[in-house]
Amino acid sequence: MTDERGKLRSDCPVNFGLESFGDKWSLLIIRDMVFWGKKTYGEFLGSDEGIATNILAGRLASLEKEGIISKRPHPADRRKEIYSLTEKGLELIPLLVEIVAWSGKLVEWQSAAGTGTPEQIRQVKRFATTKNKGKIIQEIRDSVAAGSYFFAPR
Amino acid sequence: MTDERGKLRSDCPVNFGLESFGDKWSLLIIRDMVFWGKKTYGEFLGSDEGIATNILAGRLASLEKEGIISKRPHPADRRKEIYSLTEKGLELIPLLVEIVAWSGKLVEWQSAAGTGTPEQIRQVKRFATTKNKGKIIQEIRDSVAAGSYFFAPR
DNA sequence: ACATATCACTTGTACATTGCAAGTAATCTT
DNA sequence: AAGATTACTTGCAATGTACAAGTGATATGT
Repeated sequence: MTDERGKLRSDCPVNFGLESFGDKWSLLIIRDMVFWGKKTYGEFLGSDEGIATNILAGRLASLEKEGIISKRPHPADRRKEIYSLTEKGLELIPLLVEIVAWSGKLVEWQSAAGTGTPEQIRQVKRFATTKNKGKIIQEIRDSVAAGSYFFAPR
Repeated sequence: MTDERGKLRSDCPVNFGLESFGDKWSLLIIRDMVFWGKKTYGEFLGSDEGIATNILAGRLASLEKEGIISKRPHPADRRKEIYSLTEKGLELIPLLVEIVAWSGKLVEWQSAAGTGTPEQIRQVKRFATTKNKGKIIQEIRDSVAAGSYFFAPR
């Protein structure tokens, strides 16, 4: 999966993207970094979807190999690594916004979305209805650069 | 995979989207419908990536169950089914455009993209550099509505 | 009309990936 | 120094994917 460079199934740009991040977990890890400001292995493990430890380690390694994320040692705790998005990874933000917007338009999602905070639900609806996604994307980029949680009350 | 409604891993809209179309093949089938005007099982089978017959049948069934595509009998040949995108499926076009744009920006893709026609490569670069994706999305929608091939020389 | 080809699948079986439980080495805390 | 925490790895069972070969319905060619 998300295999070694050099043996692509095809050179279609859609396929190229899917081979980079189109598995069950990669975009959820990126989501955690983008919207929740998560940065360490332990934080990723805590997500609602419950990723297994070996799968998480594998995905982090492959995202790093593809240049979507990078890691560096934690300055204060040498057991930890700090993962962050490269520019290539930050450029996936528009994609995440489109996925959120797509889901946000559907009644199927709306009826399942009981547990979000009001601010989260408000933002999802905003993503789904805005004319100008550029503004949203910039806000998210700023929030990531600040290392903070996107849904923080302003 | 792309499992039965009701047992979502979480109610996050990113996860919701990924559970609907986030497997290895669904978006490639949708790509074939959107950019290449493909409509039948046999046409999907012919794609460069080489999907297996049982996997294709399974994905078509699950996309249909999720309301992303629908099928109707071919009017002239009763062996065939005609698959088409529902409105919910058409709303995935912006997502495809973002994937193409992401890949199109990368030198890794550019160096692998030998086999495309000049028109295809021109469009990928356009997706990657445009300020106004809305215009592109509308053009694609029109091309799908016309049942035609998006990269046709104008 | 009959034989052959085509189409949209299904079935069987090998192979690969995923997921769970448990373990490990390094570092931190007390 | 002892125990806790962190980021992983390992082994194995369950699940999913891929290939090859079929099947039944419809179409085509003679």
